[in-house]
Amino acid sequence: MEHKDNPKLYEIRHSLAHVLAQAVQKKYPDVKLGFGPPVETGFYYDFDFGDVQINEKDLKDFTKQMKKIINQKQEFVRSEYTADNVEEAIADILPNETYKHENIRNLKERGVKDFTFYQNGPFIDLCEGLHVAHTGELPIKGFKLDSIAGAYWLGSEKNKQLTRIYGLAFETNEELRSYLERRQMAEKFDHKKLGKELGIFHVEPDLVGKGLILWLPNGTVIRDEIEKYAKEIEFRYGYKRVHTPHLTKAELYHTSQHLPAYEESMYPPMVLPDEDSDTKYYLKPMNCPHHHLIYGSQQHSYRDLPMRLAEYGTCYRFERSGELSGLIRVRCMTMNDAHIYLRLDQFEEEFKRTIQMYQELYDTFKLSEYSFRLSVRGKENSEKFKGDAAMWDKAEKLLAKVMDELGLDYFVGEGEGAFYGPKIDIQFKNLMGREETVSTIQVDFLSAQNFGLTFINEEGKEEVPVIIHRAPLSTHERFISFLLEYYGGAFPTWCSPIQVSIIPVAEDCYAYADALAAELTSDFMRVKVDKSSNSFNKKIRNNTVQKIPNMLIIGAKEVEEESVTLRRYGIKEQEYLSRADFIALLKQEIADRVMHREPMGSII
RNA sequence: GCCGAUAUAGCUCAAUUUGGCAGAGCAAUUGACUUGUAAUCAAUAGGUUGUCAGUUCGAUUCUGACUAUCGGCUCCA
Repeated sequence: MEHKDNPKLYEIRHSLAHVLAQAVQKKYPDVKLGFGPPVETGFYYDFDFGDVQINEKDLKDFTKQMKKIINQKQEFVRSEYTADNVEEAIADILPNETYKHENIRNLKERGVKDFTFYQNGPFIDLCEGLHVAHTGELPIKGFKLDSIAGAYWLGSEKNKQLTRIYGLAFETNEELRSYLERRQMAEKFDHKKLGKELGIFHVEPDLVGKGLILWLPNGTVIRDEIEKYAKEIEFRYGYKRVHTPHLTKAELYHTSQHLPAYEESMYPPMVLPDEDSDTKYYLKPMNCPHHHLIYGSQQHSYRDLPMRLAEYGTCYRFERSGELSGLIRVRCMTMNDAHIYLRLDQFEEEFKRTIQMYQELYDTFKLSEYSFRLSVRGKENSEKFKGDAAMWDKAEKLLAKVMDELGLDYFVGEGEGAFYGPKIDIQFKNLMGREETVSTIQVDFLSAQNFGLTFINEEGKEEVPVIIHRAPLSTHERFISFLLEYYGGAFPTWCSPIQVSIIPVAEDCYAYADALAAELTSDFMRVKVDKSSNSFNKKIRNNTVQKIPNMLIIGAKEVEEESVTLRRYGIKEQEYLSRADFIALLKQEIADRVMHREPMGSII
């Protein structure tokens, strides 16, 4: 969070971080301080507790102490130093705060000239501010220490891991309570919970493995419908479909430079013993190298470009155990992948077409809350990014230019690029507020070189194509996790596992209901007749809880008049229409992929 | 992988504080009821309390290790 967003709240959160640090110091005087900034929902402070282990019981003690400090109305006093005298000052004021010392050195290296300290009560911290006037201004019922987590110093795994204490903080108790309520609500619509309730997916860690999803019949319907839609739209946009194996020899990934760069994200190889040397096979972590070989298998004229190769390709990545999360991060994923091989002068137009296709897809799914991230090289660990600097400059500028021309707002994500080039990532937030990349478009000047890919230009000479990697619908796994949450499990008719549930009022309506079901089935609609011995009310309830988009009530009247009463999920008004009209209506609705309800979006 | 929390029936949760035969609702099964817009009644079944050790006459409860899940860090679609 930044000061300009909401100065008062920023100061409250920032000051609470200092109060937390003071409370922690009171109980553990030897603790060393890291950073303690305000964030989206409150604040955190990083501590080095040495050998002491902190648990949630400590949070209660810290909270009590924080309240005491607030009641003491300690004044925040600012003192200023320059780059010349700050190190002397801190050696005197905070002799043991080694992380603060390191921070000052880093800031000076970056050219920072002015340094400030803030003191309240016995606590003093290097900090640029700003703060409330005194601790009495802090909302004693507006904050709550939330959780403990490990966090690496300066965000690097190579550094020591500090203990981070997260606090929630708002201006009033009402706002805090409302946030907690929203969080509870979000838990209700968590895709893992809905996935279980609606029979979408299942995981069997002991027998299959963690992060390896078993898709149940209902979930598979959703996957298949999305895939069918993707194939239609890609057909219209001129894509050709390909299929590639899940396994490949190690040599492919030497050519592509995945090895050794990407090796730690890959499953270890299968080794086939051979007389001279062993042959190693890897499960593919990406589809691109295979597609490049397909492009390279034939000679191409400049007239053939852009060439668009698409595959819903299944990939395997050995994500570290702590990184796995429901369907959002898995170890086996099926990607809405395609690679576009084109001439540089075609880039702008093709990029625009691609964005246009993304928007068409998002409109269908009614996804509107996302942001574009231009993901570029990072200054740090530059060894991660392959290829020369000139190439990266060119690619990064090209993406920025096209985004500007399209008038699309974006923010820059340093160090977020792929190893072979920069990309536009499309970021969504899940219900719990966690941001994830869903779609991506990447520019790649490197792979065509690595694979020796060419086309013959107007002058009859070989030229190297540019490659766009794109995945608008992400992976089935991640995309469906977002749909589940955004829709609260209630899918539109076209991709709903069961599209129509027929509820006969009495047994003498069964024949009509069965005939209707048979007719719908012959039109490829997914339909069931609820013949359970439940009461009518219970049937309504069961089918509603299962979030079935269309319920048909069939009683004596409907049988007699060859009609149906349509009750749609989440819509109060029922429709009474003829059987023929209903079938026509629903067929059209499915064909057009109509969505009646607005998705929730992120609620935190 | 690291930090913290959690693990009881298919699901949601009790009991364990002080070690002594593990309990409810929903779901399931069976029977009765055939119902006009969100829970009909009754009966039955369902558990090596995540796994493996240790302490103990006795462990679901105490100790330790492991595994998995959740929230973070790092990594990423």
